[in-house]
This record gives sequence, structure tokens and C-alpha cells, in this order.
Amino acid sequence: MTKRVSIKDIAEKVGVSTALVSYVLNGKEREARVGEEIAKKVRKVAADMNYQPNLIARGLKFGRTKTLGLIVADISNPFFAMLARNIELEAQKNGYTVLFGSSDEQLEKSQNLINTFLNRQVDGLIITPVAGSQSQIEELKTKSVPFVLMDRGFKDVETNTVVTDNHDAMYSAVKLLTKNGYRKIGIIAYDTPLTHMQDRIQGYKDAIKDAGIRFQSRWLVKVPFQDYKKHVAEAIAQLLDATSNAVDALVFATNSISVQSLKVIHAKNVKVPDDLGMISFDESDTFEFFYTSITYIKQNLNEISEKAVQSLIKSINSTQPKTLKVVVPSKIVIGQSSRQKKMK
Amino acid sequence: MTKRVSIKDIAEKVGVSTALVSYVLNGKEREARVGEEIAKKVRKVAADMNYQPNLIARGLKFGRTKTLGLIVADISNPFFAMLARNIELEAQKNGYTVLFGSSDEQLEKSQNLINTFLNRQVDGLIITPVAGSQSQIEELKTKSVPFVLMDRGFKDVETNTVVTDNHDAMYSAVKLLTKNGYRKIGIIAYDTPLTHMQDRIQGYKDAIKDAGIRFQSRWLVKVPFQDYKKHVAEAIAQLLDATSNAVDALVFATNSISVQSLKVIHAKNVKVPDDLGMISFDESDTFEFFYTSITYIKQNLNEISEKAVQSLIKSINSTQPKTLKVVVPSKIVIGQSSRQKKMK
DNA sequence: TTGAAAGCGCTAACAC
DNA sequence: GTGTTAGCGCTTTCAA
Repeated sequence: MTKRVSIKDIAEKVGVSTALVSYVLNGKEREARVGEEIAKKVRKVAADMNYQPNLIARGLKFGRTKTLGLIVADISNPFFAMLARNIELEAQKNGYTVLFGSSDEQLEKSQNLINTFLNRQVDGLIITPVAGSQSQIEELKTKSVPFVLMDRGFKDVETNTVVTDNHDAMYSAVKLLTKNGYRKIGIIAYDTPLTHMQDRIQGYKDAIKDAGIRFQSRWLVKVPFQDYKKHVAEAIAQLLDATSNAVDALVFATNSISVQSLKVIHAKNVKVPDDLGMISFDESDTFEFFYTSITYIKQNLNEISEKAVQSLIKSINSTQPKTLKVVVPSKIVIGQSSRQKKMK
Repeated sequence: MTKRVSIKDIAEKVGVSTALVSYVLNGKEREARVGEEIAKKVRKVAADMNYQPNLIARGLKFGRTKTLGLIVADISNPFFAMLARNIELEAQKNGYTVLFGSSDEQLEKSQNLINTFLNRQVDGLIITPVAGSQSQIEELKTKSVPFVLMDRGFKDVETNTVVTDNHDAMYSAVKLLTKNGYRKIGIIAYDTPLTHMQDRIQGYKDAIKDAGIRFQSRWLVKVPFQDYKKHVAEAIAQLLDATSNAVDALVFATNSISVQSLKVIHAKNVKVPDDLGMISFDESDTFEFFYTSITYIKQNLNEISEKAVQSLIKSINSTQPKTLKVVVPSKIVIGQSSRQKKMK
């Protein structure tokens, strides 16, 4: 890499000190009362030499780098990729650049990324936390590193958080099903203590209960992240098993679960919604190709990511550690998969 | 943010100079012949104080930051998200962290990202270049900034490049169609001079020609990036219009075009492959839900991204600007959509 | 064996 | 008005 021109090069060329150049280039010529002539010359030479400031040096000086660290579960998952996209945009608007990394829902990777980013002096972190990473997050608080949790949080840790209205969204989805005559409603969710899942599950349970239905524990299937495709397939086989009182509707707690479920349901030739009502949390491109339109909860990813960045920047710029909790409302997009149940 | 412990803090605590600490912590105690006792103590104190090196300071000192800049067209596009994922992994393996940004196929955004990343002193860039950005790329060469173009390149600019075997992949795809009896094969591609598209189109034309078919210009439809969905829909309507001699097969030059096309074809109730043979460049989750299995070209995204990072790092570490061109072989996954044409 | 000091590029308090 | 200089955290040369 050819040497970049520094403030010093300009100073030499013009025949002034580096301080002068710095003042002029930072628009502080008024405060420093730099001569009009000199200022002009400095600006001209800087432009001629195509000067570009070294943000690393500035970062060292100021102790802030105008860089944010983004840790998502998996950037190749369209859900997180979309969030990343919006975060990039909002960060840019505010003069920040974004470092990213994927935790794969693994504690160790998450910790490594946090360390890497902190060593690189990011000004703050946006994190979709991994199950069991409370201590990692607590440590950030201890160090008073600005950060915000996105998409999910912990029940027992008080932090800046931006999440969707998980409980209420799921509640209204299930309520829609009960209202439409479904009485044996199953749910497939990820097996994690993180709030987004717990809230969705609770929303489901509350809706079941409020409809006067007695919840059966076999309706709730929790699958692990690893190998979820296999587990989802098994779960569906089991939930639809007629000999043990099959469910008449299913809700899926994430879009990855939904997509995999649709594949299985498609293969099994189950009729939706006649044999099985259905609602998905989050959407997918694949829905458009299913023979029935799918009812789904549409998170406002745009607002979630914007608010996450804004909350983080607020936190960076303030001294007192006031925590901010944002819940972003979602909406429900109604398709045929949840329509009034036909009596047989 | 609470002040982080620096090498100076350790030095004071132990009662030695910062130089000593630096030697020990960088494993240079042998060269510097630091006393065993002292070394031990330094390491202990560093661990106790939970010392973490400030990579910004190191970057300033060395003039390298162990950071790469990744510029893709759109990180929310699953294709680029997947590349980003693999780049992240490969970069990490080599001790690099990744800054990312999306160009949206826009010249100005691309230039802004390049500037931002260079000002942040990235050691190199991985770029999916925008149409018409030759001058931006040429400038990088002039400044001898290490970089590699990924997924696409320019005919008239000599650079490090990692791309898929666009021409040959498309050639064999179309050949498969001609071999299976299709004679009027259309193609929908993006309207861009970038090599990936041009090569795919050329592969298509060559295959047509080699099959002894006379190419008709109306078979080739180029759609703009902006508003591509609308244009794809129109293109399909036109290509399938019976009054003007409809095509009997279609190839789609990217997965975004494929997905949109499938939606239209689905809506139009066209029978694949009986009414229309079909092959896609790149795959999509949605294919699994189409009533017919789709034949598609599967790029080796893993290898593309790995090679891109490796090529870039090689370029960073070497002085002479030897350009490296890598073509990664793809494979074709055969489904029903391209099967032997039924004679009517 | 150890440490003082210079320097990476930039900023700003302070002196002239 | 303009310039000197110290210092951000780290590495490394050179002197002790």
C-alpha cells in the first residue's frame, strides 16, 4: 500500500505547522484564528494531495472509533441479514461503520467476538445474545461498555433491549386460530431460555387458556438449534399422529421452523387448512409457493434495527447508564392457512 | 466506557518499563532476554488485571489493522449473506475482522464505502463491483491498495478476481436443454456489462449455436436491477406469448430472477416442464415448494469466499502486484424442470 | 538484562 | 495569528 498523505505532508508543503493544518481541516479556523490566506492554501494543498484523514489515529487520540460491533446468530440467515442491512444503513446515517460476526448460538464464539470487537475499540455493541451468555453481558455492564440486545434478551438481566412484541403477537395469532374454531393447537419452538422464545410460548399458552382450552403438554414441542430440521420433522410426525389425538392447528415460532415444517407437511400431503390450520412467526419467500397462503406475524425489522442503533448511540453519548427497553409492534398478515375451520 | 488497562498500568504495577511488558506479552522474551522471574510476574499481573491489547494503537504503529472491508451489492440478499458468512469465517481463521457495507449496485455508495474503509485503514478490500466502477477500481490499483473482486469483474481491468465458471456453467445448462429436445430457449438476465452476466449470456449463446440453433434476439431479455420484479413479469409474459412464437424453455441468470419468474409462472399456471423447460443459475429455498423440482447451477460459494479471502491476504502480504484470477467450478443439480421434452 | 525514548497520525492546551 | 508540544497505547531501536 503506498503511503497515504498525512497532515504532516501538507504542513511541510505549505510551510506551516501540523496544528494549523489540523485546525483548518477540522473547520476550527475561527476558534484558532487562522489567517484567511493560509487557510485557503491549506485547503487547496490538501485537496491537491488528495488528503484523507487517518481515522485510526483519530480513534487512538479520542478513544472512540465511530465503529459499532454487530453480533448476530448467523449472518447467512435471511432474518439476521435483513437486520444487518438496516443496521448498516442507520449506522451510516450517524457516521458509524459496522464490524460484524456470527455467534452460531455458541457461547464461546460469542465471547470471542465480544473480545475481538472490544480490542478493536468499537464504541458499542449490538448483540443477539446466546443462551447462557448472561455473564458475558454482565461483564459488559461492569466495564460500562455501551451495548444493546436485539431480538432477544434475558429475564434476569437489566439491559438496553430492542425486541418485537413477542408475547402479544403470538397471543393474537393463537387467538385468531381459536376464534376460527381450532381447539387442539400445537406449537413448535426452539428449546432456549431466551426471552423471545419464552415470550412467544407464554403468549401461546395464555391465548389457549383464555379461549377456555385445557393446554396439553404434548402440544408444545421444543427443538434444539442443532439439527433442528430432523427434530422438526419428528415433531410434526408426532403431533399429527392420529392414534394419539392429532392437533388441528400448528403455530411455528420462527421462520426457519416454518420453512422446514412446510416441507414436511408438503411431503406428507397434509391439507392446509382443512386438515391442519397454521400460523408462522416471521415470513419467508417460500410461503408464496405453498399451495395455500400462510398467515404469519410480520415483525417490523426496519424499526427494530433502527431503534437498536439509535438506542446504542444514545447509550454511547450519555454517561449515566439508564437502560432503555423498546418493544416494537408487529402485525399479522392473514392468509388462508388460519381460516375458519370446517366442521367434518 | 471505563478505562481499559494499558501496558503502562502493568509496567507501573510490576515496577518495570513498558518495553519489558511489551516484550513479554508478545512472546519476545527470548530475543530481549528478559529475566524469567520478571516475565512470570508480568504475565501474572497482566492476567490479574485482565489486560487486553488495544488493537487500534497497534494498528497505528504498524500501519495495518488486521481488518478487511467487504463491499457486497446487498447484504440482505441470501446469496451475498452466504458469501459474507464464509468470508467472516475464513477471515477469522487468519486473524482478520470484517467491516461490511452494501453498495446497492450504486456507484456513489460504492465509492463512499471504499473511502470509508480506506480511511479506517483496512488492510484490504473484497468487492463485488458495481457496473461502471472501473475508475474506482483503477484508483485502488494506483494506490496499490490490496483488493480482490468477487463474483464479478471487468473485461477491461486486470485485477485479482474470484468468480464462478459463469460461461461454462451456463453453457452446460443450455446444452442439457438442447440435448433434451428444447429448441426455442429464452434467457432472462440482468442488464449489466459486468462479466458474470456477460459470461453467462455468452455461454448461453455459444450453447445455442453449437446445437445448430439459430439464435433469435427476442429470446434474450435483459432487465434492470431497479424494479426487476416488474420487468421480469413483463419479460415472461412476452416470451410465452403464443402469437409471437413462444419459447419452449427458459434459463434464469440469477436466483432473484428465478424466484420472481417462478412466482409468475406459478400464477400463470404454466406446466413445467411440459409447457416450459427451465433451468436456474443459483438455487433458492423456494425451489423445494415448486410443484416440479428445478434444475439449477450450484455455485460453490464456500470456495469462492475462501479463495477470495486467501487471494486478498496473499496480496496483502506480498509486494509485487501479481494479479491472481481464480475460477471456481460449479456443478449442475438436475431436476425435472429440464427433462426430455415430450413431443406433442 | 533492562529501560528510555522515538514515532505511528492526529488533536488541543498552551506558549509565543 | 501561529507554532510547539504532549500524549493517545504500542513497539522497537539503541544505549546503559
